[in-house]
Amino acid sequence: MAATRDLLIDTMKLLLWERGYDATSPNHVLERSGVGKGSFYHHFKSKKDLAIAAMESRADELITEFEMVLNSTEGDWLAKVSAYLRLPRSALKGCRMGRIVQDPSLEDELLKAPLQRYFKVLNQQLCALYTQAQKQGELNKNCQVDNLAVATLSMLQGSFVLGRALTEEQMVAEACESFICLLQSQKTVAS
Amino acid sequence: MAATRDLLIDTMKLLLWERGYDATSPNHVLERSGVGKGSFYHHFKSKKDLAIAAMESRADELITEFEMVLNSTEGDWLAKVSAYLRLPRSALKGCRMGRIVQDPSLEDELLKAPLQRYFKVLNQQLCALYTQAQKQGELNKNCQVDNLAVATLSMLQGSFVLGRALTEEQMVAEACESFICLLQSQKTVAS
DNA sequence: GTCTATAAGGCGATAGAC
DNA sequence: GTCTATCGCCTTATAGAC
Repeated sequence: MAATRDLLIDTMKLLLWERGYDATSPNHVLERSGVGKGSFYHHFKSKKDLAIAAMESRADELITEFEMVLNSTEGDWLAKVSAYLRLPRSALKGCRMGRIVQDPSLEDELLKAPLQRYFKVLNQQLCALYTQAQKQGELNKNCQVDNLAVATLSMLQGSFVLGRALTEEQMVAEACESFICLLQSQKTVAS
Repeated sequence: MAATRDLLIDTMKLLLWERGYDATSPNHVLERSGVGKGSFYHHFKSKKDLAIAAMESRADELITEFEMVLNSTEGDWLAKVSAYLRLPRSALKGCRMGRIVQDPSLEDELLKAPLQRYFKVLNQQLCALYTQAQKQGELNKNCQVDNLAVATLSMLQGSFVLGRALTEEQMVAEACESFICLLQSQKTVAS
């Protein structure tokens, strides 16, 4: 049915990952997808309109991935978080969502909404995980769980920044392993 | 002497911080500085040329700031790192260097060089600090100091990403406090 | 739904006068 | 050193035929 529309969305998702929002033009999307200009503006009223659809789709995809990993990993809170942090990632390609956050156009509330939703959901789920672990006596009582959640997500996002700046594909993995090691020191045994 | 040249560099530093590289046009620099187009291309042969000069200046400035804080802070390694992480920062404005790393043009080696130098220097100094602390028995022997250094810088950079995505000015401070708390658990007492 | 032609405006840069 | 005028190219669309 909506084959062309979906093709445009998928192509935009790819280009947002590769080049961000501001540097991606409708023409880029047309070249990459093979769709014509007339079709583009038939299905979407603007570049921004398509980008929002693409970002919503990407947010859904990444949130699902996140939840799948947390739910399917056997073990305690640390095993779950470690499994998420250890998912294969390319430092040079960057985070499929976080990559575009600095584009000037992202100050637009409509464009920022999917990004905001993505990080909000991940943060809430991490908070929930840490909170429950703390209740069960498996996580140090002195930890502020909400701050620990933002620190976790920040470390992951920032490792993409360093990886790109230093052109080091292994940066994400290295930073994550170190952080997992730090988390380990917060593990406690239920009494 | 080089008043106009310096004015252009300072203006570019400001605009790189506000809008990044790709989204900043020579015209923006001219409007903001009051300098004319003729002067611009007299002092610099291209936008890229000016941007490199601006980024080198910014790198020097931030490296100096970093070293000053580490050297002037009394106490052990944790006190020094904490003092750096607690410097006043605006999550919404972003890191004055890290902010531009995702711009597509930054794949250009010449443009990336100052950014690369900046993170390389900070990383090395942090490594040196952690290494010495470990030798003196003040930091957990199990810590991989080089990974801990990149994790530290990653967490700081990523907190800007989350702060901008969630429009939360306090994000940097929250993530940093949590990370400092994690670092504290790695503190050991010299025997 | 998709095509091609066209538009107004910004981009990075250059030319040549003063 | 600084000014204004101009350039060719790219951008984000819109118009109107098929």
